[in-house]
Amino acid sequence: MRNRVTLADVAKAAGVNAATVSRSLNPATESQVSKETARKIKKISKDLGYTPNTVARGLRTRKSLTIGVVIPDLTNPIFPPIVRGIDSYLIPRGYSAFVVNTDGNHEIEQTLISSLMERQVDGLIVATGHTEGDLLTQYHQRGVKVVMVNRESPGIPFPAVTSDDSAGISAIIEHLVALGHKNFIHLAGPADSSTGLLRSRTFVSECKRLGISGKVIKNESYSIDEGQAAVDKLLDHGTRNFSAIVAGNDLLALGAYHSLRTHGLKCPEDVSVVGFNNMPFTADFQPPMTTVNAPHFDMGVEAARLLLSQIDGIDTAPVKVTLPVSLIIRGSTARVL
Amino acid sequence: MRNRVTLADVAKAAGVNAATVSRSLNPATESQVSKETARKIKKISKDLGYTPNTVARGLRTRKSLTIGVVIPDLTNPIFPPIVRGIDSYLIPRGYSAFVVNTDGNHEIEQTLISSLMERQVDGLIVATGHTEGDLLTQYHQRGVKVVMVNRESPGIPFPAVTSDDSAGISAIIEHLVALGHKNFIHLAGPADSSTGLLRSRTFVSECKRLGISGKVIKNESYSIDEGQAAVDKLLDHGTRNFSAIVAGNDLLALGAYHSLRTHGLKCPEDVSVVGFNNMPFTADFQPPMTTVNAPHFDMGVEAARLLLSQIDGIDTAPVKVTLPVSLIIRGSTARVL
DNA sequence: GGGATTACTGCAATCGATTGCACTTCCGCC
DNA sequence: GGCGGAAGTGCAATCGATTGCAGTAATCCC
Repeated sequence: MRNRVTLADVAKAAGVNAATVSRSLNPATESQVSKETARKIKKISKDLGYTPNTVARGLRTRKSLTIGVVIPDLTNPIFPPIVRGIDSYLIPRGYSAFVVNTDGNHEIEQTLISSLMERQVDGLIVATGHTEGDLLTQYHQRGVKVVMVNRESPGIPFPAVTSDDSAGISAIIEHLVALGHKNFIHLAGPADSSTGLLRSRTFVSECKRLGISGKVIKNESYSIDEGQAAVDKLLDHGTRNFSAIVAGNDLLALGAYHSLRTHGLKCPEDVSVVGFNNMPFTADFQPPMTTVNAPHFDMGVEAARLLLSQIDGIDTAPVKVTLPVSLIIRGSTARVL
Repeated sequence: MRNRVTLADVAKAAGVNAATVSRSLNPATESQVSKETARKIKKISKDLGYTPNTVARGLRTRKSLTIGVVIPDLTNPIFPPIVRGIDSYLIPRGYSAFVVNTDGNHEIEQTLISSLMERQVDGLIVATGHTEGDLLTQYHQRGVKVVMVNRESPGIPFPAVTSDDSAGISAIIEHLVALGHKNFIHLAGPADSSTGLLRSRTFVSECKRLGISGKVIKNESYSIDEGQAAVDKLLDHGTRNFSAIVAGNDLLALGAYHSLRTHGLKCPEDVSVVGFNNMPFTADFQPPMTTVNAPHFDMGVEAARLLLSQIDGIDTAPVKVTLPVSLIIRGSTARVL
C-alpha cells in the first residue's frame, strides 16, 4: 500500500538492474553510469513517482541521517529558538531531528535516550544538565556523537555550546551597582545545572570583588513558581534588606515579579529585578524586564554544526564554544532611592 | 561500531536461531517459545546489552512507529503545548515524532512533507492551514493517515481537532457588549487558515445579530508585527471610532498593545483589547490580557489519539473533534466610559 | 591484430529484524 | 504400536536500498 514504487520497480520499468538505478540516482555514484542510462532512469523514476526509502538506506549505510535532541521542556520559551537553530543547520544537510522532553526527570531521560538509540540516531544534542550522565557516556563509548547545548556536562568532555554567562552576570552587577544598588539577592538556578552553578559562582565572586552584599537563594528548578516561592519566603520572614534581585533566568525573575506584587512592593521603584536569557515577551512584561540576551538560535546552529563535524569525523576534539551575550536594559531596574 | 549487539549475536550466544530470539523478545509471540528458552534468551540478551534496531524492524514490518508533526513555527507559543500533548500520547505507545516548521511557506511545507514520507512516517499531524494541500491528498490516497490539529483543511475531509472558536468569539463579544462597547475592530487572522476564517465569520455574524458596528481588518499572518501595523494604519488615518479590538489571536492583540502605546492611547482605559488562545505569559503582559483559553495540550493529545486510531484501523471516519474554550477576563478590557 | 584499459552494468551479499512454513520431538489415545 | 496433534524450533525469504566484485563490450595503443 504505502510507497509502492521502489528501486526494483524503477529498475524493471527501465530494463536495468536495481544497482544501476541506485547509482544513477545518487549524485556521488552517478558518474559510474553512462549519461544516457542515467538520464533515462531519472526520467522513469520521476514518471513513476519514485520516493527513496530513507529507512532502508539507513539500514544498509549505517547512517540514519537522524539526530536526537534532548531538552527539558519545549514550553520553556528558550528552547524553541534553540531547536529551530538546530533544524536550520540540519535540514539543508539532509538530517532530521527527534526532539524529546525530559521534564528534568533523570529516569525519563534515560528511557528517552534509549529509545533514540534504538532508532539509530547518528548523534545527540543534549540541553539537559547532567551530574551523572551514565547512559550518555556509555553510548559515547559506543561511538555515538554527543554535543551539549546551553548547559555543560561536568566531568564528561563533550563538545559544548554555551552563552557567556559569566560576562552576563558581571554586566548585570555592574549595571546595578552603577544605579546605586548595594544589597543583592540572587535567585540561583538548580545547582546540578552548569548554568545555575556558573551564574551563581560568578555572582558570588563579583560581589566579593566589588565588596558588596550578595545573598544566594537556591532553587530546585528554573520555574516561575520556584522564583515566586523563594521571594515569598524571604518577604514573609520580613527580610527586606535588599534592593535588587538577580535571577538565574527570566522565569525565576517573573516569579519574583509575582511575589513582589502580592507583597505590595513595586518593581523597579522598591526592588529592581533582572532576568537572564531575554526569552520572548520579556519586553512586554509588567514592567518590561531588564535581562541578558543569549543567542539561543545561534547556539542551536552552532551545536548542530559541531555535531555534524563530529559525525563526519572532521572535528573530533571536544571543543567548547562560548557565544557572547548582551545586557538588555528595560524597565525593571532603576536607580536606588 | 554502533550497536554491536544484534539479534544474531544473542542467538549465537544462546545457541539458538535468531528467529527464536526474535519471538522470545516480542511479548506477542513469546508464547510460541518454551518458557525456559525464553527465560534464558532474555537473560542473555540483557547480559549482552542487546538493543533492538527499530529501523530494521520497521523495514520488515512496514511500520516505522514514527509520525510527522507539521507546524508553522515552534516559537509561536501555542505550538509547544500542542507538541507536548501529542508526545504525551504517542511516546507511551512506542511512537516518536518528527516535528517540522514550515514558517507558513507552502514550498517549504511540500519539501518537508516529502522528506517525512521518505522517512516512512506512519502518519501526519498537520497544524498548518491548507487551501490546496495537493501533496497531502496524494499521500492520503496512498494510505498515509493525516489528522489536522488547530486548523482544519477546507475541502479535504481529514479528521480534525479544533477549539470551539465560534463560542470563543461569541463570549468575547458578549463580554464587551456587557461592558458597554458598541464599536468593534476585528484584527482577523489569515483568510487561508480555518481559524482566521471561522473567527472573523463569527465576529461578523455576531455583530449583525446584536446590531452593533464591527469592522474587519485582514492580516496576512498571525504575528505581532502585523497586528501592530494594522492598528498603526488605522490610527494614523485618524480612525478612532472604536472602543474595542477583538484580535484573531494573542500575538495580533499584543501588536495592538504596541500600536496603542506608541499612539499615546491607554489600554483598557481608551481601548479594550482581547486576544485569543491564552498563550503563556499573557497574564504577565502590560496590561494582563483578556483572552480565550484554548486547550492546546489537550488538542495535541486528541489529535494523536485520532491519528493512532486511524493507523490501527479502528476509526476510519473523518471525525471532527471540537474542544471547549473559556473566556479569561483580565485587565485589558474595561467598561466603556 | 592482439593485449591492456576503460566504461558500464549486473550479480549477489548485506544491513537487522520478522514471519510463513516445514520439520522434529514428544504425548496422548485408541 | 502407530497415528494425530501440539509444542517448540529452525530455515529461508523478505523489507528496500547500497556496494564490492566480476563480467562484458568497447576503446586504445603499439
